Amino acid sequence: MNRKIRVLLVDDHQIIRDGLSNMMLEAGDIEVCGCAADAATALEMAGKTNPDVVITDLSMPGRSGIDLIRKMAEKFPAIRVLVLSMYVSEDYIFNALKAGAKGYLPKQDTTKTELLKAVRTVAGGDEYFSDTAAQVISKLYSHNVRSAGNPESAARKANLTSRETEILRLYTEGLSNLEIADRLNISIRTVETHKNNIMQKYNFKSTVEMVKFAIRNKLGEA
Amino acid sequence: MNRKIRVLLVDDHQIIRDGLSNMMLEAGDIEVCGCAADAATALEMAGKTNPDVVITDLSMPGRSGIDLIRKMAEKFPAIRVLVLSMYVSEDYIFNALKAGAKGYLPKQDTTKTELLKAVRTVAGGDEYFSDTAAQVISKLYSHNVRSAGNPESAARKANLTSRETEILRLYTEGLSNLEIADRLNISIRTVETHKNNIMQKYNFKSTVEMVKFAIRNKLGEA
DNA sequence: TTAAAACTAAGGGATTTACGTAGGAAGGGT
DNA sequence: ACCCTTCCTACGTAAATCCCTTAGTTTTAA
Repeated sequence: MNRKIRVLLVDDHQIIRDGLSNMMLEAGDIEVCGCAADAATALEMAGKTNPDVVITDLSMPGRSGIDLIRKMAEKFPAIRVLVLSMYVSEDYIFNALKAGAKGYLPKQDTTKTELLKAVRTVAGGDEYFSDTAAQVISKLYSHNVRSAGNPESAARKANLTSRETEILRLYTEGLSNLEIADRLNISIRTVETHKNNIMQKYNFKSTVEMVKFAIRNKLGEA
Repeated sequence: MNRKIRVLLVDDHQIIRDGLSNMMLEAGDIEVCGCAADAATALEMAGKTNPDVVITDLSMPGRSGIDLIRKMAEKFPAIRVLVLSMYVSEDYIFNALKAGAKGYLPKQDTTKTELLKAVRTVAGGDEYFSDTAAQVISKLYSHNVRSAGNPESAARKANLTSRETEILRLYTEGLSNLEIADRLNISIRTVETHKNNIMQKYNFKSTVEMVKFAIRNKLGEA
């Protein structure tokens, strides 16, 4: 009944893309909306194909996968990035997390079942980490390495100006453009402009998407 | 900086309304948008004055306070009801909770400080219960008395038809009227009408409010 | 001090929503 | 059979928002 989960696959090996693609198709509730072999293509595809989840490797030609995650989180905050990597070192996991990844799976020991479960989990808005990744993360937590603020919210809030943030919050209260304008004693045109800028910065496709983002990032009331 | 919390006071004793009103005014961040001495007036005022929180007694002339809570939750799900009652029996607390109350304070031993804290808490979307009320509630929980479904969601979902629920879910996905119409192969006019009906049933004042409601009630994604 | 970023505002047509009204089908009850 | 209610469907007009562009003013950072 529900809409299928749209997945964008990013990996520089064709055979892996095909293998993953196949798995997704078999799952039934998942749909592969695109594949990319490098970060630039991935970002382009993300804008065009509107995926729910991006599954990406970290080692790719050109810019690093971490960079891709960061850009993805900035430009398309509604998309959840799931890392499927051969690396299991603290460094990679930590950086992926900091860049905004919503899940981390090592290629070494991730089963098809687990991958599908992870896709569904992150698509549902939660995070998913393999046992090994989770261990690393908890170690990082206990060492307070992430103390300098939540990586995700930092990455996601960074681009908004204070005025934009304020206006976004008013949208989450359910106010109309005119009501916001009156509240702030500015022209409705200005409000529209600010909103437009917010929508563009994050590639939101609708007001609802924008509001959901704000709520997730605690900018407004739940 | 933030907008004041709007409170509607419901109690059949003038002196109590005045006393409470005074307390709210002193608080600075709270605003009394209206008072009512009975359930009917309270409901009318709720529709007109758009409060964030309703503070109500349970014993009132005419219909019971429990009934008021239920109606309030149905017609204005965005409004949080805080019960301030002389009763501390299981029965009253349980029924108030089942009807959709977001907080419960006994008149006997609630201080001004605690009342203000409770108002701010429920206004912020959380629940607030006095220690005595909380004890009763936990007892009820442990006895599994509330096992027959979450009272709030039951009360709040009841009025929507299946078609309306379906459409509401699509709104939470960020789809426009036209997109929903295409998805369901019906006219955009029909979608608009359904949405209108949803908005009227719950007295939503904006699409955003509707979507937030749906998310809170797990009708759509977070 | 100069360039960049942020805030403000507007034009103006295209698109989307809001809102009151209304017909037809299905189901229940008498 | 008949009425009554609920639900799903749909339209017309008025209002609001979207979208893309341009641009003046202020604030901030280099």
